[in-house]
Amino acid sequence: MSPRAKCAASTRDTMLACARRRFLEESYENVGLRDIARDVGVDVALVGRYFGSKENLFHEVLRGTRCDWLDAGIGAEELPAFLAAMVLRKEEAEDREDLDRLLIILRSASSPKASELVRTAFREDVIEPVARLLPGPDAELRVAIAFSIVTGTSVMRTFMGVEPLLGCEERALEDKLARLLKDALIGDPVPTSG
Amino acid sequence: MSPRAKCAASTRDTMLACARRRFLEESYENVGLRDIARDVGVDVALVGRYFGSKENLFHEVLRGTRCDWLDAGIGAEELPAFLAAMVLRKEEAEDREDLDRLLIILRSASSPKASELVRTAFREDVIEPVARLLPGPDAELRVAIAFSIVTGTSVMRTFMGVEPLLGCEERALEDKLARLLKDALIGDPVPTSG
DNA sequence: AGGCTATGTCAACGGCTGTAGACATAATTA
DNA sequence: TAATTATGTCTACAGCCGTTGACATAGCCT
Repeated sequence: MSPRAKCAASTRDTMLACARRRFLEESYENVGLRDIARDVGVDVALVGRYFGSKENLFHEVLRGTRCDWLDAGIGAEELPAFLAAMVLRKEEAEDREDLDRLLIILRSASSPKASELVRTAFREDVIEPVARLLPGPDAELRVAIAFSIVTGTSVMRTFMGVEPLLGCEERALEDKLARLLKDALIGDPVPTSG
Repeated sequence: MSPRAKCAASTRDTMLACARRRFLEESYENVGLRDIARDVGVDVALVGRYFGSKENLFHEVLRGTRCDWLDAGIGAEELPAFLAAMVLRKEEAEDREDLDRLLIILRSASSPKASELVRTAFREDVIEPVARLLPGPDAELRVAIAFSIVTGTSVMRTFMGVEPLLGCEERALEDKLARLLKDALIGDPVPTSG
């Protein structure tokens, strides 16, 4: 409790924060432990010692902040607009954490060492909690389709920098996304238009 | 013209094919030149010699097969159903090439060395040709939104292995995707529901 | 003060990567 | 047959990576 000149828990938290920022901008392989250590101002060996392995550090980053879909008290009705706003979040948005975790997951989706972790994180932290907000037996399928839209738009904007999605009128894009998400989440699962 | 016992152009093509298959399943960094060389049954130095650098090999893989959106004679009306079918392609589909190129692009979207290449490839090979099939001034924006759906669904299915998207009734998913894509491509850009 | 523990640094290892140059062999050509 | 070119192999080099063990220093406790 009495704070040492340098508190281990504090630097460990700093490591987690810096690692989080790195994993948000680069994929698992492209983030080096030396990069994180340099951000913290510390030797590489220390991060290795505190977290055992890079894989475990990534695991703790993923599990660090829990999702608060349910804490926010979102209902099925508000979900489309909420997700659309999350995708187009301005900086300093209060739901930054949720999109950040999704982006971290997506960044390392193709990393063999991390693929197992990101898959379960996505399922347990995103699909299942959100599906619990929806009625119906195929809630998970509809949520998966909705998050395909969220994921795709985020990838296009953040990773690929597709210009028409970045430079367009944000309000129009947000409305369009909300409409698509509403159709994905609430619309009939099978059109049967014939 | 007279074929040597071992034709250089032939092995070069084999290298391209093997590289293509590798880049389809792993990201840029996770594909080693030695992996490709082993697939071909050849030494690493040879692929280095034929293609100069790994980055150039990746470039040639991306530019290898041109997209044939226009050759297929797809019209704006058929585009939603066509894209939905492409996402859910069965093996041996004839439009395998187009989805493959998209998946290669997405695999390496977060690879610093390849990000520049994949961005321009996505813009020039996907967004722009498809946008040319659509009327209206904001065609590129609508195409970008539509390909957010295509991209997201492909990432969910191929990279993340999200189960409800893989094990569900394919016909229902295809119809739902087609409906979403139609709304994204042809629906009003701005709802203005008030 | 003296011992002890927490906190962190330093040096190095083995492994893998892309790349480059020297070398070997087979096929063509003069 | 002799020379030359095409095709491919072998060796090796820096560089980065995650990981490990030995060492240093500062703070706490008795």
